[in-house]
Amino acid sequence: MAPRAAAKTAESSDKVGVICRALRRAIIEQALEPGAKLPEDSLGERFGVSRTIARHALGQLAAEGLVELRRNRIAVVATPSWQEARDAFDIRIELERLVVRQLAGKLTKAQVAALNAHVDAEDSSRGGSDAVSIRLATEFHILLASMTNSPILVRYVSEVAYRCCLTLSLYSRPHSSECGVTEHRAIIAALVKGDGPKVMELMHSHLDSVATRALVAPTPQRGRDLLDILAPYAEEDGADRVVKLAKVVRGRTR
Amino acid sequence: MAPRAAAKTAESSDKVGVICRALRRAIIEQALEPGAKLPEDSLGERFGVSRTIARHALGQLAAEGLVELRRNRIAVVATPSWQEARDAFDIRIELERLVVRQLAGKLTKAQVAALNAHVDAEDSSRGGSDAVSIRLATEFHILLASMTNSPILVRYVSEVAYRCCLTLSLYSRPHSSECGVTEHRAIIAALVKGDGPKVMELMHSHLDSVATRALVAPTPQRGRDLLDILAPYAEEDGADRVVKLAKVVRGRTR
DNA sequence: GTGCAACAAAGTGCATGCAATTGAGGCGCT
DNA sequence: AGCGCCTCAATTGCATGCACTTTGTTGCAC
Repeated sequence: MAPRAAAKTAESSDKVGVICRALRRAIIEQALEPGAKLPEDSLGERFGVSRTIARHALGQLAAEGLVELRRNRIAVVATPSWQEARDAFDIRIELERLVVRQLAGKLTKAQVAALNAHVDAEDSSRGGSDAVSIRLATEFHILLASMTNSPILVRYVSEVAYRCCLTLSLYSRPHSSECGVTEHRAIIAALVKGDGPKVMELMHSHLDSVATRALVAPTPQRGRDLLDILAPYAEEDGADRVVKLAKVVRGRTR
Repeated sequence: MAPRAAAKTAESSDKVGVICRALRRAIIEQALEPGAKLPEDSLGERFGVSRTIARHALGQLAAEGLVELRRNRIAVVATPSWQEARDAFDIRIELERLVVRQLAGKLTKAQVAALNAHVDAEDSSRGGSDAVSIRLATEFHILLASMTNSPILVRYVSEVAYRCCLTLSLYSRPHSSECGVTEHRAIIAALVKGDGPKVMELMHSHLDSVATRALVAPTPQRGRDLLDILAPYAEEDGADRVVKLAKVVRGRTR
């Protein structure tokens, strides 16, 4: 994979791209938890650029759904609702089914080798931190997508995979061995064999199991997103009452 | 459709959002053809903002794949390759199948009414310009997606639909009645009936027919993208020769 | 007439500055 | 102590300015 299609669509001038990539990694490795503040100045200072650039990067990340931009407020790492998490996984399943459908029986030797190497890396990182293994598992799926040679598909799969990663860090507590490495191997095997329907089914059940294993129940109460929990009560008679409520909650959670 | 989820993820501060929406519309209505230049100054002047904002808007649009950003060069409306167009349609088919799967049998009276109203509007615009009917057809699909209440799905369907619109303006010459209104009506009927598999099949064939009807053959020669046509010849002994060629072509086409 | 090189115009890349808005701490009042 | 208010620091929103890159053009040599 030559670094040819480097910065084609977005991530224009590199500086922005560097910041985007760095933040993405930090987010999916949970170095930045959902809700973490991302002030433009700090970012700029940290990466040696001006606020303008940091701002631009935040804009891109917001377009990808990884950060949330609120007018006149500090940007934060996105905090998707449980429903959004489930939606993201549903979309991801469809997209990745498409990926493996296109790929079944069409992988070159080199591609298979690359995939195996990646899974090996996943295997050998089992002792390491959860963060790294989650990232590697996600990157396996992105690597797969990149083999379709469809930039659009790669972009969508990447985005939605990152989003799922993010939600995993929110809604799954004891996330040991999220993404079964054995399932990855099975997928590779089926791809090589060229059994399209089989590999689509494999991918489907793989992702679905990750989703259902991780996204345990709608979490009726359980700390954190009190604001989101209260959101449904907002609809009835105007927002002001909820704003007040929100203030109270805010004060209590801190 | 209450304007509730106005500017949540991106399109932050409105001014940027306004420009984005305006440009999107201009692009899908083919007021701006693929390859059209989008200088930051002109945009800023036209919309009464500074280059900074125009630039930001271009960044967002680039992230959506509607415009192409090249370092130190004027941004242009994207010119997707034929393959990219086909890829976009493939993705779109999967996403919209998901949409109707989620929607089958779950539409409220009001939603059905809204859909019918929209299709009526499509019908009554048959005499008008192609641009408007193409836009309306696209918006039907987006309207459908928005009824899933899944912001992520809405975003992806919108994006990919816009992209498809863009490619339609590139690769389909005599585009009369692209998106069969009768097919839209059939989809609504099947949705109301709650026949999931049926409506998925309908949507699939609907989009597929649009794609195959529009994306006629890989267009071996046929004007326009001379540079892209020449691209394959570049690989052999370095880029410089092609750069020269490009210059020649450039000079001749103008 | 053709090719080439230097120049001028236009446009982007980025930083900085100023106005506007928000959140928080401090203050007095009850 | 608890509650509300007010002021101020922190932070974003946006425009402008300067440096650098690209592009089109003019002039010169062959």
